[in-house]
Amino acid sequence: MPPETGPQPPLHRQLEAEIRGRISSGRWRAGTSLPSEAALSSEFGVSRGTVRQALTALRDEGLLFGGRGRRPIVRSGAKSQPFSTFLSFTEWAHAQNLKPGQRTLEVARREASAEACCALGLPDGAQVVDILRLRLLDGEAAMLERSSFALDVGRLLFDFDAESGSVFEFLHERGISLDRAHHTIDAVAASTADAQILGIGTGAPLLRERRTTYDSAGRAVEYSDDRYLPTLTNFSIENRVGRSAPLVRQLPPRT
Amino acid sequence: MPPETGPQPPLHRQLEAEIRGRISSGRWRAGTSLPSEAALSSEFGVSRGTVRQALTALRDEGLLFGGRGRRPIVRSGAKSQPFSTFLSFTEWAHAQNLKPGQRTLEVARREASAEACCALGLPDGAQVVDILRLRLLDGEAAMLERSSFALDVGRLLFDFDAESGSVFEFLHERGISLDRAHHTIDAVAASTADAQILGIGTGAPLLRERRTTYDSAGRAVEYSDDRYLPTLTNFSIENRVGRSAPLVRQLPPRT
DNA sequence: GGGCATAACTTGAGCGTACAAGTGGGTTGG
DNA sequence: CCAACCCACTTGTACGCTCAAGTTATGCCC
Repeated sequence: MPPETGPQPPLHRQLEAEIRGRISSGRWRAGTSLPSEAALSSEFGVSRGTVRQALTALRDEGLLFGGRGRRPIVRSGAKSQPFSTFLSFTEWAHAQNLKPGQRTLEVARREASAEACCALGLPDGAQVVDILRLRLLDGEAAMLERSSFALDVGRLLFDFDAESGSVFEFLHERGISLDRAHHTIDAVAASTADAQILGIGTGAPLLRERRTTYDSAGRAVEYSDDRYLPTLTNFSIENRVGRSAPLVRQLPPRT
Repeated sequence: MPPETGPQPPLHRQLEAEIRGRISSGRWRAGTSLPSEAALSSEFGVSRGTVRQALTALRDEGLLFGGRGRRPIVRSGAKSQPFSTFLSFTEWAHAQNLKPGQRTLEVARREASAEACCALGLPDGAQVVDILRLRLLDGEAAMLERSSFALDVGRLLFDFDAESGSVFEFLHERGISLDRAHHTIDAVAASTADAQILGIGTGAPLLRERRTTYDSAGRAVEYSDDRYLPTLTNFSIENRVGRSAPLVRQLPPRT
């Protein structure tokens, strides 16, 4: 018996993965048209509505384009990007054929920073578990991660094998299911501490991603301040007119 | 007769706008549940499928959350963000209750830069129309925009009233319909030129958004390098597990 | 009054249909 | 030979239905 496959993902998601695979494997080359929705529907034995759900997701990612009356076309120069930002650094690195690495510099229980308090919805002076990790790509420093976990979740992390696997996977195995996350992206100058750890000059530009992660009940569980070397990582998004894109440009809150 | 309303947007988009309005107007407050899909469906006189399309879009934006069996809940602290990144700087500023401004520093026809050539799919040494604009928010410098337009489109821009309205609107009125755009976000240090125009120090961190815009035929029309003051603007995205988010983390191409 | 099973309600997933709108190819007529 | 036309095909939108899975409220029993 296979090791507990778990529940199958819904059909439209399976189809989405299958199509992604055919594109990245070169079976459906860039610039060429896909079979029509009707053809896909009969090939996979699902309804057109389900096919459309899968195609819509791929269209939103920019892998496919084309309009009414035209068959969907594989976007030229589109290297299939089969993952979401929500995936852990570890998984992401593997998908890019890079060897992820990490050095956990600190795991500490302490009073939450003002930012973390606000993001996690905790009262002033509440305790959290802070983790400071340096992330590597092929042995090179790529990102500095400062996470704060709510106390009940963070407590588990003292048992976390810091050198392997992802925190998300670790928590999932312990029954804590993260459900959604909110990311804010901006740029900051490297602080003296940042610079020392990342091996760059103080004041060098870093790409910052601040993340608040929620569990399925809607409670904020993690707040993280990740600082990327912009030469090694950036973010990318596709959007179409009419379709409102989930990335928004915003003013930082006045402080 | 009203001044040419044009074709109505599809029903599910109208519904989406209506719901957004009710949330931002405070009629449906944060933390409270929305009416059930069935109730909405009968109130608006559309099918549940259409209601679900609208709700899904709002859920993807993070305005709503809640799972199977639970009525959708308005996310607390969610200030309705009724616009996409695709909207012009001008429209975005208005939506934020800020007075947009701009100084057009240069409109020139010249040989395309290597980056623009690559992004627009032009042969080496092809000509483009470059526009350099400083964008202001309430009179303060906020962003520096370096756009390159394909020649046939760019030609029109010499007639563009540089001090008012948006380029997108201008082009739309002339029958050029931009359809989708691809954005790459990273951080850079301000060059000497950047610093001088924006009034900051050389080497200060800037949030960079590089954008390639395509028309409905799939041809790249514009390439732009926008550099934001991170203190005045940042980007934000919401995603949920399972649902693959359209924002991806990626390695910059090796140069 | 408290605890528990159950029923009613709600969302997620999927199928089927119908028609409108746009594309593209083939045919026909000048 | 070319142009205009028409028709088949494809996607976009919208409707309806069914069932499964999860939540919530009800009401019953002890």
